[in-house]
Amino acid sequence: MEPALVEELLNIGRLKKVSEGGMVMSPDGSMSEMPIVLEGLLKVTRKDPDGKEVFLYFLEGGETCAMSITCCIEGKTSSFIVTAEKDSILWMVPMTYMDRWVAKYRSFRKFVFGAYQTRFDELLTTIDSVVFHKMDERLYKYLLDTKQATGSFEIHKTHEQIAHELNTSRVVISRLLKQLEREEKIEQHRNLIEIL
Amino acid sequence: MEPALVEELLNIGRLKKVSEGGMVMSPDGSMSEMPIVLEGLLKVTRKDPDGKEVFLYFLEGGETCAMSITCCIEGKTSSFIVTAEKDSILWMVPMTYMDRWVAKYRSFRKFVFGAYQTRFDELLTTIDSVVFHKMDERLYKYLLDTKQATGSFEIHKTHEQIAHELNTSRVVISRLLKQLEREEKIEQHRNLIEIL
DNA sequence: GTCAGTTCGTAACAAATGTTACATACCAGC
DNA sequence: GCTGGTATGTAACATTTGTTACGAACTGAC
Repeated sequence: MEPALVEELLNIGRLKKVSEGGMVMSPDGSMSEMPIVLEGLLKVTRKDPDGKEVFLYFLEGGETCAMSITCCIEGKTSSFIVTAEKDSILWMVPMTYMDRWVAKYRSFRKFVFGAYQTRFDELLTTIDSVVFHKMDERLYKYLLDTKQATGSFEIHKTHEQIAHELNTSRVVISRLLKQLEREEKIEQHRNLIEIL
Repeated sequence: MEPALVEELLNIGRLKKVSEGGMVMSPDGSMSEMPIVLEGLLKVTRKDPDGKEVFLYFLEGGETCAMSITCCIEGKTSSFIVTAEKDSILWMVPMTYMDRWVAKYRSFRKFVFGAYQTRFDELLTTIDSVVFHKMDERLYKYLLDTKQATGSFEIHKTHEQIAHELNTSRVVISRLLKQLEREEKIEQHRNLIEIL
């Protein structure tokens, strides 16, 4: 990035810490800042009017939430939720500078368009997963994604939580996890799934 | 739009006509131009390695394909297809000017970010449709979307074609269309569905 | 230790969707 | 008219997913 851009970013943004489980962006509250992930892990989820949810993707260090950009620009409140999957440190940049910086800095354009590209791809992958694959494959992909994002082979979640993120029921997840265990792709313990 | 931008657009772009059913963007061929729809209707579809498809959304007059932008910038070939749903007239703009114009023209930034916003919303709506709703509702939404985009109450498609766009089988669509007919939401004729 | 709350396993059943098979209707060309 | 190809209707069945119900195993507070 251009040194001038870095300086502006540092001068104008502010640090924000979110602890695990904390809300970064709620469905109704319109954001006026764009979050850049410095450390930790955020989770982006789609929410339905009657409380149902689907996991969309993770935001890792160095990434930003493309949706919050468009969301802020338009002033609309799209129905999705960003929460902290791990304790995270964010750099919050007021949206009012967006247009200015996009015009001024080539590297900022690259950053923003890159974010869009990545998010588009993730959404398309999500659609693939939901439309073309059955629940067992969707579940396994979810486990692998989580492993990838957290960098750990251990996933500390209950069947109920996973069911919620995939918009299905606990019983279904238990059934399929048992199957994955029989196929020796995972091992199960209480509140913990281990990827093999 | 700024007059200077309009002039550049007119000088640098070229006209392209596509007739109904024609391919605008194929999954492998990497695009070097960004298509702006002047007249007609384009259809954007996601394609799976083994030939399965899902309808994503339509592009109407004045709109552009956000995905082709990011796709070109990165030089990647995302797997989606753009075809002409009706005879269409496009204005093709070389991607090499993108960065320059985004930096230079405020209204171009608005245009591009607006395109992203709209497409993001459409993809999210698609995800909602697929994850939260059953096939009957998905089908009805598809019919209404098509009516909206074409501006006509008559949809000239076979059950087979619709099944393909929703990634299901002809028999399922026939079943559900019959149901919609009983509910007096549509009327059916050969190769033609009429929305009531 | 007991107890309440949570998590997980499993069975039995219901509903939605996918598959196969075949009959019927329609249309275009001859 | 007849004929072959296409589009639709419908039944019977398989598979996948969702639901309800209940028991067993674990956990933490007391």
